[in-house]
Amino acid sequence: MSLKHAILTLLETEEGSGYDLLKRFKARLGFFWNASHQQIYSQLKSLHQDGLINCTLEPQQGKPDRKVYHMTQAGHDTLVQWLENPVKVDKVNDALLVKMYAGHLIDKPTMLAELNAHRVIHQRMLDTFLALEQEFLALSTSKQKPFELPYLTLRRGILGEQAWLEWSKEVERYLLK
Amino acid sequence: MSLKHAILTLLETEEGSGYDLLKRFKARLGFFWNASHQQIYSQLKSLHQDGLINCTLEPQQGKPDRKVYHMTQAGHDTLVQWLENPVKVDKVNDALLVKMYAGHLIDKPTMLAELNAHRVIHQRMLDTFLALEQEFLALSTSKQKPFELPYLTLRRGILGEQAWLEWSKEVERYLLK
DNA sequence: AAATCATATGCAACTATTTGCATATAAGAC
DNA sequence: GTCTTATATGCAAATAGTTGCATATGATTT
Repeated sequence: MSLKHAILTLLETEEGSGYDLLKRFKARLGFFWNASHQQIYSQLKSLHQDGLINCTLEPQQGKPDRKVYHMTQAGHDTLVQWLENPVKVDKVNDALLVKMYAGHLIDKPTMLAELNAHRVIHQRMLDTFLALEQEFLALSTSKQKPFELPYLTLRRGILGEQAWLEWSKEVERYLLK
Repeated sequence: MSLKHAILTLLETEEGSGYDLLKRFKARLGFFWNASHQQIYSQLKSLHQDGLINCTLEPQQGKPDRKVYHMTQAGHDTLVQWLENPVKVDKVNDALLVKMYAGHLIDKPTMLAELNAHRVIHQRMLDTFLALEQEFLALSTSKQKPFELPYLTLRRGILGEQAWLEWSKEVERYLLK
């Protein structure tokens, strides 16, 4: 499983509560790993039970206590071990393509409408990524250093979305033909 | 769920056994939907229970009976209804990118080795797709017609793999720097 | 005043997928 | 002769992820 390892990765550099991690997930890993708050909370519980993370309670007034998690040595070791062993190639299960494959069963306008809905989402993601890229590129070379690896993952997002949008243009050309 | 709909799509044009569907899956939907034989058999069972497909037994000698499934009207209706309603944008959960994000914890040669292992797989997939594309393009325009939609899904595979490989070159340039 | 959003956590039920096991034959490779 | 591949099916257990529900407060928006 990688959700646990993704959480350990985020906790490696900075401790945090489930809610913190949820936000960090969206901001930092959101374009190549998706996790709901339910999943994050339940995985934190399981990581805690396995002794890979610690937990301290921070009482707050008016709100539920914050449970702040931090890495243990065992957690660190587990993460490094995972990093050193190969992972599988990402599996694709794309329902839109199943639909396109069966597209002869529906009319073109319906297909086009759905394609456009997806395009809006992909375009929005690309715009977000390009904005983040500009932020990175605006930094001085020395300030870029610590963000070079995250930047490479961002590049994956950019190239991936650009390829998707290019493909959608091809499809549109065909559907409008 | 879309595995059921993917199976219905394949049965829509041609009846088949679980084993047939497994092979068709790999050959036709394999680059945008992955399913194990266990999953296919259990989904066929469930589709049958729901009355979306029928089943006839074909006795064979020396081998287990083939269970040949075919579409029912209810199955067809369910498929069309699914096609007419929007699906969600494909979710990405890519462990390699989690790893790259945490790459400061391992050495570059380890990272490079894994990247190369992935590249071999992606390159092989691209080669397969390009060969399939050549087969399609070699057909006369009239013979291409019935395969135009599957061809578009193939194009998604090609553009996606090319983008992946392009990205991997960027990463390599960084890691060798 | 009411509605929504952000903070903060979690359970329960369901659906989806993976991993390991299990069986049985025939054909072809080494 | 043994090993692998292809044919043909499936169960069981575990892990992964989704959907719906539940609670409670403070701040901002309409």
